Amino acid sequence: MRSEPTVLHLDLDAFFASVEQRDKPSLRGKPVIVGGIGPRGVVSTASYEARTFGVHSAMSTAQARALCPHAAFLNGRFGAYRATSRRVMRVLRDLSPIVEPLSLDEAFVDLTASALDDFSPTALETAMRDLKASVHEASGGIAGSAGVATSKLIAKIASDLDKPDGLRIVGAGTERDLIRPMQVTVIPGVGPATSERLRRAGIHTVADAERVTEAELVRLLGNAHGHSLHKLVRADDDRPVESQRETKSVSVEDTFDTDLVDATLLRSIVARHAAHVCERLRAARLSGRTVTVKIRLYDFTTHSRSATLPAPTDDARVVSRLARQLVDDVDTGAGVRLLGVAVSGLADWIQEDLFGDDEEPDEPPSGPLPAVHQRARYVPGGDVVHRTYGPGWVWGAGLGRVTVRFETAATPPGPVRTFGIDDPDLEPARPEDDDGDADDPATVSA
DNA sequence: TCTGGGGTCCTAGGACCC
DNA sequence: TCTGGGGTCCTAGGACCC
Repeated sequence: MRSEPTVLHLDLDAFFASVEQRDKPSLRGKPVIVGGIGPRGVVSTASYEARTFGVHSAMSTAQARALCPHAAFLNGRFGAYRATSRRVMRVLRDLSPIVEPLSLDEAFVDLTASALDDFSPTALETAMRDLKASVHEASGGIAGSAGVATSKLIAKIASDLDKPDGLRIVGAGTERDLIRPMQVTVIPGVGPATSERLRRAGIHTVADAERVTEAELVRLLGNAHGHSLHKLVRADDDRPVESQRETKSVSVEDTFDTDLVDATLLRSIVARHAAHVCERLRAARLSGRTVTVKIRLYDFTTHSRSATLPAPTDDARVVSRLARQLVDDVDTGAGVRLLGVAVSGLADWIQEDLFGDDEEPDEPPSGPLPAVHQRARYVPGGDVVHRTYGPGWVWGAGLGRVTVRFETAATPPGPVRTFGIDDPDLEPARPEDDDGDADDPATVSA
């Protein structure tokens, strides 16, 4: 750990839900739940208004509906989240070149590489208030919580303490007193399985864990985890902020509304996933050697099968063919709940094709997927534009109709109108400066 | 009220090699 | 005759994070 608080952790508050409230004025101050809308969906983010009702991330959407039936349930608009995230990360990079994003809504910043040279509490407080104001402005009004401390561990814990719109600076030397009374689960990496093992050993708090020898922690949790926990509960953390982290794998997976048994359909979905993964590999100028399929069966048992090619590829035909063989290795007769395709063992170069590319169209491209497995034209929360009414968002869709609310971040709450699903005056819209790939590969729930 | 999607890292066993 | 030891790669599964 450092001798001064020079590590910043910034976490945008209820990020996905906040972006929705920014762009949908009628939802400001109301419970908003972003996540899977289908029968097997889970909550990605709940707005603070929804959290009041006990709704939280990772809860099934069905349970969230039971707790908060009047909330707005929206599919994610990842294009909008990515665009907003990029603007926030730019603000952080203006502060310091060493920024390590952890996800769209979180990043570490190494302040020793910034223009700041006074790390006293008052100086930091001023600098962080300025930063939060810049983030708020760049993001179109989204609040973030900041933690500043002598290590990543403590900065991350600190950013959580005053949420939302929080700011916490933890002075050098006070770290251990801060975390000692907390539950061990505050330590990142201590999840349900680990905390259960610790609990059975009588370890509940950080202070409890501090009293256990390193050898005992290793015995309980294994080598890597034991050693690291022994250090972390002492606030002993030297991990550097790393701005250049390489992608290790690219994957696409999909949970179906109902279990799939049709082998032909499974093969088509494997092909589609393979194509999607390869598209993303090419966009990132990557290729990979190892193809992995993930299969979750009807009973939630999950299997993976992988195989490694002699050379990296980004060719959908190659990935697709191999992925199909791997799927054939698993007995899927009783029903498949989830199917995924991943490529790992990535290289930032592509093997020259020694034999030219113009042979073997391979297997015939699989036909169009049944309607239930195609991407819906209109999903709740999605952006649309109408020829005469202008931009709006999908309030609800079904039974051949779409209901749209016409409002944007820059308008007051707007009116609601309903259209036929094939109305030629209405079409889906792409938000702002998104250059990423399509939003959630959601399936229609018939 | 049954449990998402995109990732990362770790473990353990076997193959293979020197 | 009684079987080394270590390193690396690959595979399957699991824990965890947001």
